[in-house]
Amino acid sequence: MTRKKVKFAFITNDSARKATFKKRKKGLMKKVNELSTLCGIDACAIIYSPYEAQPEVWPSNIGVQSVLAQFKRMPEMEQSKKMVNQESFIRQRITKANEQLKKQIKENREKEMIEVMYQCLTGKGSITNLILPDLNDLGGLVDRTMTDINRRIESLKKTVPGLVMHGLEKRHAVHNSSAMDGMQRTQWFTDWMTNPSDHNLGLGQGYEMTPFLDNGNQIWPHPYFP
Amino acid sequence: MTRKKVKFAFITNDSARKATFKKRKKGLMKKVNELSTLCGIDACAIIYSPYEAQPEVWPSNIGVQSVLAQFKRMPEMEQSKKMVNQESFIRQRITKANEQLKKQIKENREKEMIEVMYQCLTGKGSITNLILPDLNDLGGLVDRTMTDINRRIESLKKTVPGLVMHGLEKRHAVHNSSAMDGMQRTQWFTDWMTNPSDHNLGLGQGYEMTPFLDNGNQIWPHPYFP
DNA sequence: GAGCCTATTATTAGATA
DNA sequence: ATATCTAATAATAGGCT
Repeated sequence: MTRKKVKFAFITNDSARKATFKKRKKGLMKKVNELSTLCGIDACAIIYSPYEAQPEVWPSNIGVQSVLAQFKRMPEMEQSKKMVNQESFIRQRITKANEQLKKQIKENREKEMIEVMYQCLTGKGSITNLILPDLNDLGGLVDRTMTDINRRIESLKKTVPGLVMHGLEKRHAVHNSSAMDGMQRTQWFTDWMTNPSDHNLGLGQGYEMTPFLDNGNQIWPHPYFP
Repeated sequence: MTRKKVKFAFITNDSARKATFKKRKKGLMKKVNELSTLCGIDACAIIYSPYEAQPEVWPSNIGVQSVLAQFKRMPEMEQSKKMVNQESFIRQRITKANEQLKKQIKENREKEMIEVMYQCLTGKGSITNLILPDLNDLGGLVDRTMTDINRRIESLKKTVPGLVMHGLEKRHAVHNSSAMDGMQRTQWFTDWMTNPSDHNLGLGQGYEMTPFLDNGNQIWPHPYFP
């Protein structure tokens, strides 16, 4: 059984789309019901589909009417203040995804450098093979490691006053983690790290706002796109 | 860490309620967005809360207005045809739950009887300790087991023509699984099995429609109950 | 197509920072 | 309050009947 994650795009297969619609509509209704009851708030959902002539609403005709009346009563400006539209919604999600990507890259980089450090320490690798950005990041890692070690040494000295440490005197970091080091880092990496969205993930290219089919084809205009 | 399943009732703790509201509102919006995109249908959600002066809507002011216009345009009768209200929604869920309960009881009963059967076969128990309904169900189980065994014997005879089976001739069931047996079963069990809702799970007692707090207290009228 | 199953993925309650 | 983490619950895609 191969159950791949569904692509977030209009489902092209008719029967699959209908099946998904029924399942998800049911799930959605349940969610609205739960939100309303658990948190004691007013909410309604209205769904139009080609499968039913009538719209399907929750929690009830009257409930919806009352919520709608409240909504219509507000001035236009007020109405749109808290509005979440398709674009800002997706934009938010992309921003979030980018932040997570950035974090992940940072973590991966750290792990990579730790690997390199151990390879050097065990004689399986040499820094002579490294390019500048790698040396930079490795330097930062070594600094932090050394700081940790020094902290540990001081802590041990205090905790065990009579402790004698041969060859474990406080070391000095080979690099300084000052602002200058940051400026020396090669441009490409810092660029990418600080602004990955400028490269190829931003909204600017009109990619994310374009509706796609799950078979990868792009359609325009999307039949149901608002 | 003990994470119990949340009771489906108004959350009394203010901060917990607000936290849940924010999380679930976000989740709900995502669901609406997904339903709309995946299935290519029009849907909107409107949420009023004490935390925001403005209602929060999806997918957008205009999107909602257009869906509302469609909805308002229909005659009252048409509007309510596909309406899902609080009562019918919960009623449906209870029916479903009862069906699953019934199935579960049946399964448990089967397992229990299997246990009894093995205890008897291994000499750790005796049918002399059993009451009538147990004997009835055990009889049914033995019948089915014997049928299975006979089927297996026939199958083996066909597959391995020369096979000699000592003491494995086809047996006869000690009970018959005819309609008469069913009628002999004691009344309480069949009653419970066929109509559990008549006993204590139906809507009739006004239990399910009454709003409760998650601390178990009943409140009336519920401040936000429609 | 409607329902059931279940491997997977998604959501989220509660804890913590 | 806000964010993050994770164990646990819930939703559901794809198969099957």
